[in-house]
Formats: sequence, C-alpha cells, structure tokens
Amino acid sequence: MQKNRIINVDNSINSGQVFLWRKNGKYWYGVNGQDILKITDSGTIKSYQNIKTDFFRKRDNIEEIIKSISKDAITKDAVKQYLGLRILEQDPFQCLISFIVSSNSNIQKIKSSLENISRKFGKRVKFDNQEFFLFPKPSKLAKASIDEIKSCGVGYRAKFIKEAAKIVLYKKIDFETLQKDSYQEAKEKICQIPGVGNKVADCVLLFSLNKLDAFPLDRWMIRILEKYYSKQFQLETKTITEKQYEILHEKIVKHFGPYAGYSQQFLFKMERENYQKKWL
DNA sequence: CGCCTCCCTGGACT
DNA sequence: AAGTCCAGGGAGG
Repeated sequence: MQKNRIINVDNSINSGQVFLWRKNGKYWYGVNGQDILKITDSGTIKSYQNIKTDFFRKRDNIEEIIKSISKDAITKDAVKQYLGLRILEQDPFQCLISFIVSSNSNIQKIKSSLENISRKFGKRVKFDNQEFFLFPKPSKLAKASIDEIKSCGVGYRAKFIKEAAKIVLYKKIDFETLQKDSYQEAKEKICQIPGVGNKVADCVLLFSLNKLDAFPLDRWMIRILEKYYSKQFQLETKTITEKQYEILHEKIVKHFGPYAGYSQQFLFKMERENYQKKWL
C-alpha cells in the first residue's frame, strides 16, 4: 500500500490543472498566486515566499480515495496507469482567471495567454537566479482596461476577466466562504461570475476550493463518457445543456462517490495521453 | 426547456 | 502566401 503514497510530479503538473509551470533541469517551477513554487521530483516544495500550501493535497487519504473511486474496469485501469497523479490545490484567484481564459481554448493557448497576463500585470521577482512574474492581484486586473487585457491574447474573455477581478476585489465572492460552503452552494455563487459556467465552475471548485465531488465535464470528458460509460450514463443529445450537465453530474457522483473529482482527473489524463495531446 | 449563433485565437490544412 | 476550417465553454436570443 505504501506505493500508493508516491506522488508523480510530472503527471500531476501535466494533467491540465495548472498552466504557469516550467521544468528546469530536475525541478519544476510554477506560479501559484503570490508565490513561486519549486518542486523536486519527490514532491518536496521550496517556495519563494513560503506561503503555506498543501499543493499536492498530502492530507488526502489517497489509498482510501483510490479504493473509493475504483468502481469499474476503466477507472481501475486509469488509476493503475497513472498512480501518483494528484489533484493540486491552487491559488483560487489564479485558478478562477485561468479557467475563464480556458473557455473555448486549449492548453497551449491558455498557457501563453496566462504568461502574458502575468508578465504584463504581475510583480517581477527573482528566485533561484531565475525571473518569474507572480500572478496579478485582483486589484490590478480590476483596474486594467479591457484593451490592455485583450493585448494578452484572451479576446472576448477580457471583459470577463476584469469583471471577475472586480467581484473578487469587492468581496462579492469570498473564497474563504466558498471553501466552507457545500459543493452546491459554492457552485451557485461562483456561476454568478461572468465567463463562469458549469465546467469552469467545477474546475475552480475542484482545483482550488476543496470540492472533491466536482467533476468538470468538458469535451474530453463527454467523449470519455460516450466511449466507456454509455450504458451507465446515457447521453441523449449532442449539446450538453445546463439541465443535462446537472443530471449527469448527479449520476456521476452516484457512480464514483464523493471523490468523483479524482476519477475525472485519472480518466482525463488517460484519454489525453492516448490521443497524445500535448501538455505544458 | 432545448437549440442556435456569436464571441476570439492559433494551428492545421489548402 | 493568403484563405478556410476547426477546436473549445459561455452567454444571450
């Protein structure tokens, strides 16, 4: 059972959860809000600011979680193949902006847009003799003009970013409260933010607000459900409407249990690797 | 409620 | 070389 505790840093970072990361030699470096994290291949974190974080969610009882989500052959296979893949716990504001930017986009483009945003609006710092840009604070993006934000390559999402930053800045949405809320409560609140629908909301909830029952349903996950789970979750229509998303999520949690979000991560990783999609 | 169209960018293909 | 096509979520009609 001890082997289950191993963290596979490469797989965890290369699984569509985070974007502002690069590998330099044997270390991964990444921007996490107002901090820069440096990760060794065993998963030990040294950081620029030493802001406390459980980035790899070491507090989770991963043996228990794996046991809980291994409900069928496909999941068991994905878990076995990518043992050590973890859900990462990110800075909520950066996570929110990242997934607003992600809508109608792909990993390469999201990465470049976010790098532009950090470079343009974030504070430049030196860490380990390398240059980094922290993720901009809400106040900075709330003050920025739409055109300035657009110049980062985010297109029509620029106004969503500015509005989201304002909502966070003025505490109309408070991440600490969302942490304590139930999945349903937190989701309803976060979906009020422009540019945040079901899928983006679930990413933010799962990757930064400790909601392990969130299960982001993007094109890839729908494809996976159609391919492997058509009997369990029959998908009648081509387009996933809001109502259907909700019904599907209920079925998914019923099948995979309270840690469904972890199963999503394993399945997503497996399928994208099968199609040899590029990561960071 | 479901369905349609538009919003942008960048890479692939022609 | 310039044009067309496409992937990818959310909002509004």
